[in-house]
Amino acid sequence: MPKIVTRFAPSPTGVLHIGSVRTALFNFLYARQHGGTFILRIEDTDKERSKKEFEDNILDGLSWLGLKHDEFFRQSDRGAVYRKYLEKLIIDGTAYVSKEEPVEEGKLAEVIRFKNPKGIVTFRDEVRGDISFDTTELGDFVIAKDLDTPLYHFAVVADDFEMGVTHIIRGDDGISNTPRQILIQEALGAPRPVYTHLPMILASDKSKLSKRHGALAVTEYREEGYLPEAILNFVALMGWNPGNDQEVISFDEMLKLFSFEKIQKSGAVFNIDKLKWLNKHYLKTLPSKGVGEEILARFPEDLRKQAREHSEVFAKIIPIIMDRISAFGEVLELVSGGEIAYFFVDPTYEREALLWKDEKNLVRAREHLDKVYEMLQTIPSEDFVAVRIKDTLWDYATSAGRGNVLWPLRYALSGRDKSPDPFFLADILGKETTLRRIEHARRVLVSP
RNA sequence: GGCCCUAUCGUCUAACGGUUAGGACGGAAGCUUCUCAAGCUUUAAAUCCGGGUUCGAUUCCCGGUAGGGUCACCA
Repeated sequence: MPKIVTRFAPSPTGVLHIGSVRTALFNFLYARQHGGTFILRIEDTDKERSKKEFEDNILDGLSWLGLKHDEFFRQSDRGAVYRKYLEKLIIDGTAYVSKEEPVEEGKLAEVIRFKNPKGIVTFRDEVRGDISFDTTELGDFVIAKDLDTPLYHFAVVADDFEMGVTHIIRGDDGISNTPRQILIQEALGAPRPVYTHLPMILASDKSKLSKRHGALAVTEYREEGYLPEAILNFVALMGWNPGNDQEVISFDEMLKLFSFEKIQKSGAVFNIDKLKWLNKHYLKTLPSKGVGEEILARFPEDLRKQAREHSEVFAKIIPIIMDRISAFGEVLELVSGGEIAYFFVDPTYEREALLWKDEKNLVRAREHLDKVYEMLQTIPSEDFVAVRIKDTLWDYATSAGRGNVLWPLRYALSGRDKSPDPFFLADILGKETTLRRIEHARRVLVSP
């Protein structure tokens, strides 16, 4: 049995996006699964459009995701190979130097064309079955500008042959390209690899995913605080399924379960909500110590300083932050909305905000706060924890009306319509701060 | 336009001739200490249309329709 060789062959004319990630993943998975080789090949034969920064972005993204290649090639380094095969085709008579009438600016007077045998080409695609094309209409297509500047189709075929690629897994926009590549292959005497064309990943309007339509570089997802596990899990589920209802799939499980048979035929719309959901899931599996630094890194400067000063408070609020975000990038939004600042700085608010729903009675609200204050005072500082606080206040709150008691208390502590529950807040704030804030709210209620 | 590919809830998908058409995201409702988040429970929601084949079609065949891909001296 020949060794399995797959390749991911991006052109460095754009960043590594979600669609390419999935292609890379499937190539990687298939190679690993069969003890084969996964090749990364940079297809930069177009010198005009290829950019080093894009190549760097692709390499960066792939390594972040853990899709490590076994071999690396860059087409611009392989001129000799293409020249060798080009010369062979010309000698064989399956390609020829063609004199051209340059009708357009920039067109050459001489190019190398493939001598098209013009017949029906049928190939098997692992997801779609047999596909046939009449190659007549392709004509004698150009395969190189000259011996030293091969074009895409030729370079691909020459490389796949040289590198012993056994399986070509790529996007289904490659389907129409396959017949002409097979023609070149046959002229070269190269074996035909197994073709697997993946359905496209689409934008929400079902158009091809593009920068316009929210296609981000994976490196941007990294910046937004998404986890590699989530990205990989997510892209794997677009156009593939494990054969059961499982949605959360670890890398190891993917390695076990991946197969061409379970690849979908039709395009898949990119669904950011599902990505967020998956990411949130993986976020929860993170060990808590590393998480704190990630969060801190997303804090604005002043808040970061406060958090460092009150490190024990910060440690306690990590879980409430984690419950409220689906990616670390949302931390900034959360805290700049004021969600966190009140843990460190006493809040300010309007008097009316302290009143629960249709409660109009300032005096009664103040009485509730007085009572709460009184009861909390009886708890020793060292026992000032959520369960104890709740036990202390619960019966009173229940008899007086929970909303009437708990809302003003919670508001006094947070200064916000939305926040974690008051027992938890009091616990984190500590006895001293809690009492001070209640006292402050009391004064707000009675002041003119 | 030619050629090629595709078609199940809004979205990702399961059901490889016989299911009350299943799951997930999102939505709605409810529960869980007042609000929020998280969690849990419940719920609405789909086989593109028309012909065949068959005792029986989401599934097989044909035709429409719709969407996508591709037709470079780009990749």
